Amino acid sequence: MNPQRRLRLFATVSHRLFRDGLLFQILHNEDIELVGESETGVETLQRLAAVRPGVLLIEENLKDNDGLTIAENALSLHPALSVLLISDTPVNSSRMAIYLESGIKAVVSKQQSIQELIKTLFYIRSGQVYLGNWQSTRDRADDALTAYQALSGREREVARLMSQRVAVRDIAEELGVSCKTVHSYKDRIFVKLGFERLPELILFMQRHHQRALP
Amino acid sequence: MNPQRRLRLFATVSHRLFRDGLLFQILHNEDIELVGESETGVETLQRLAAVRPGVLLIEENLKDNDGLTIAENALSLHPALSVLLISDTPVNSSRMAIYLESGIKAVVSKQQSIQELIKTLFYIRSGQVYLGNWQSTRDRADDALTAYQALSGREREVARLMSQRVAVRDIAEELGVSCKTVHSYKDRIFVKLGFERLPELILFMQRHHQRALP
DNA sequence: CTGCATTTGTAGGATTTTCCTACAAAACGA
DNA sequence: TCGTTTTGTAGGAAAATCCTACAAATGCAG
Repeated sequence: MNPQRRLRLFATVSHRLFRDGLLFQILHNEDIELVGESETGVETLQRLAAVRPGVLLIEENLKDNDGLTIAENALSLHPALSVLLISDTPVNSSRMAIYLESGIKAVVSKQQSIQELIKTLFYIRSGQVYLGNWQSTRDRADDALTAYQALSGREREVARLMSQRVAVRDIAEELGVSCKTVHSYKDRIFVKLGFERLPELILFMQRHHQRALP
Repeated sequence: MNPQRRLRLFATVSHRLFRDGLLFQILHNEDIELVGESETGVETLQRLAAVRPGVLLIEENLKDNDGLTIAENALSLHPALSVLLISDTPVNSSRMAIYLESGIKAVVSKQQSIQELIKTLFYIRSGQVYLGNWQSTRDRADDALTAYQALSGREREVARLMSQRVAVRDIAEELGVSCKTVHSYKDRIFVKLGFERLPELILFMQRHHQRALP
């Protein structure tokens, strides 16, 4: 991606604690440039013109306003803006129709993963509408299970040890292979699961483990 | 920290999107072990006995229940548990008194930073009560400004370039110093600001810049 | 059931990053 | 003005990341 094509993001999320968590993850992505953030609808509208984002990520329920209303206002001023709305609950198709009507490009619910959110940001960045991933929580759990099953024996072993924060050199010793090999497993695991950093794997393994027990 | 002293964390946060964001950050910390998570109060109470966390991180407003009530229940069953409540709004001293009354060890608001939350987790992990950081948002903005001013000229330059994702070797070239030197600046910047990863710096610089303009 | 394609186990090399240490010159504080 | 910090600079060791490679095992299609 050349620098011109960097996704210019503006994020409107009420609570700093959560906004930071989201942004820290999002900003690991080199192709995303944060051009502004805000906690309220009014401030968002005020600042859009100055920073000219390509994508607006906005929570549905803001302290001062309805995110949808703000999005509509923003769109009337900046028609080229792609808006991704974060809704409190999963969307059904009739709600979705209303959203699309207002010019919103996609919706993610607060029950989805950050990875899905980021994927969606990219889908809509060039103005495409994105109606993806309305699967139920159950389906997503199955996805995770499937992903786990895609790991080979050795990979699972390494994933398990890594998620317990065993150091690479100790894993290598434990399995009787070289550190290089362990790194190779690590790379493959991360590619297969679409992860980039250890905490993602830890959380994944924790969840998988939890589901595997009962 | 020896493994025995790892902070065993259980996290109850309603929305996966935000829970993941928080946990990804929290789990960068080697001394924290996630032993369980949940979205609801009832499930939390059900699972505590099995996983025996040392610290319970719980949102005040859950879908099914009041986090405070759940915390009280949890504490009556597991008196050694340290509870950190995430409140929607900043706490004042009278609210704080009520919380302490129920045996909660600390409260953070959703306007605070993740770093403050993590610091608080450690403060309370051995059963200490923690009544810190009730500063207003304004004060915290000042903190950030002060932190920025603590950077030396060279450090600011490097911080600026890094936050624009300029590669270390290009920064080195730009400043006419060796990569090693740039790494040294990076290290110092991160130590001074208490950061661990680039996204934190990017967000910090973005905010600083924003504040610096008007 | 057999031959081609993919996955798995294994690891090396190049480059970068991290972590720690060092040290002289400048700035600061008492 | 003299000792203490801070700043600018960088080196070494160890680890991580990003590629590439390749033989053996597995799996699938005809």
